[in-house]
Amino acid sequence: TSIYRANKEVFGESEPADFVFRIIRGVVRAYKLLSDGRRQITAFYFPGDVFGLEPTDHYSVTAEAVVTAHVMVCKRRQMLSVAAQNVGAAREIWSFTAQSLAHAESHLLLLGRKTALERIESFLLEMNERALVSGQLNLPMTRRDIADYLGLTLETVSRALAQLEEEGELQLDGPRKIMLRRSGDTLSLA
Amino acid sequence: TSIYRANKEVFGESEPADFVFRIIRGVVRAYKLLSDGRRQITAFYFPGDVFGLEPTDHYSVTAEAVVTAHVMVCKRRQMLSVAAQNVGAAREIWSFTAQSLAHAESHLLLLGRKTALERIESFLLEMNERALVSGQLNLPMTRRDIADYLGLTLETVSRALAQLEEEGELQLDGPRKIMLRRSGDTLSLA
DNA sequence: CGCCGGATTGATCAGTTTCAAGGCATGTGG
DNA sequence: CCACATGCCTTGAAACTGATCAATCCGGCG
Repeated sequence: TSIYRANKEVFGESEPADFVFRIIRGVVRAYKLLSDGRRQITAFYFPGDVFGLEPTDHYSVTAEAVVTAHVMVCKRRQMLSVAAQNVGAAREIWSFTAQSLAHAESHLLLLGRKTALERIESFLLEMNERALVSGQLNLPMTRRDIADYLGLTLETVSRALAQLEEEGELQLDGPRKIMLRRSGDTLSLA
Repeated sequence: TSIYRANKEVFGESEPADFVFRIIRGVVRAYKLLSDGRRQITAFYFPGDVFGLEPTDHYSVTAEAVVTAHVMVCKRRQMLSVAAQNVGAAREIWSFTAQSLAHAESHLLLLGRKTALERIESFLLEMNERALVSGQLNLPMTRRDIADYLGLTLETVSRALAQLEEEGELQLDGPRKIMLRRSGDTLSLA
């Protein structure tokens, strides 16, 4: 296990995929870039999550710590040899990739078809499952990270949160702490 | 192997995932819906492509034929039992899922960060690899399908194609046949 | 204290959507 | 054989959502 401070790169897109990672503590983001710097975050990883798992020889995204992250590191070759002998392990590896795929597919729907407000609502519900600390949503990432995850600008994110607060859907306690009011009611998933 | 006529459903989202499919001829689309009917197509499948491969018990998307499609069908349980005994097969199954994931990640970047014109360009390059018939791009899907794949409206798709034609990037020969002029030049990937 | 990154808020701008009309091909029934 | 309906596509004009540009605020820290 190794430690990455905030904004330190864990691995870069198209680097040789020699290791697989599992989060112990902290949060990691994975993203892709366009040549002019536009960024799309494909996922945030929380404690327990596995990332960097590739059947090909190169990573398909860049991974960076959002906040100080403790990460379990495993040699890819070692993991593959275990999988070659253990059917259950092989199946588990496949499942991790399939979970990532399922998440990506839902996110395609969000990016392709939801409005700014709907994106924020979906995001809050997702984070509510993962970053809940003593009944309060504790966001580890900046507005820019949220924006790059949701395909918006940081201003739009800020405004949407302000609007939801005004409507009484949530309460902001500083920019990083949020209390949701009626999770799953008006904040509809679909 | 079985045959599906245009617009016939192969399987529905959240149905039990009892079968795995491989395209022999024709084209299939996979998509997700919002409750109000907004649709996001996650992928088009062409001859040789595998779809409906899930480690969970239910499909995560709906699949429909775009045009008459000949499809090889395989019982999921049978495939799993082969994979349980054959390491190579298990690895191949994992690879299919990982390929879908890689495609989805690229598409997240497209939906989250590219302009309408860039989306169309990326789409044409993608189709140029897959639907090329005698040096000419042969689109099997409607403008609405393209729009729902790219997170746009069909009008925007139509206008973007018209603009690219005006700029001499391509030549339309009816709405479904396209000749690209300088693939990979101005039509930049990144 | 003053700086700096992050966040909020306001005003304007622009790309895309929406609404609407018309064209073109195909197919069907009189 | 032609009239007409239908589905798909194109094109135009107006409306709107979210982006851009800009100013200010806030909290932590050197």
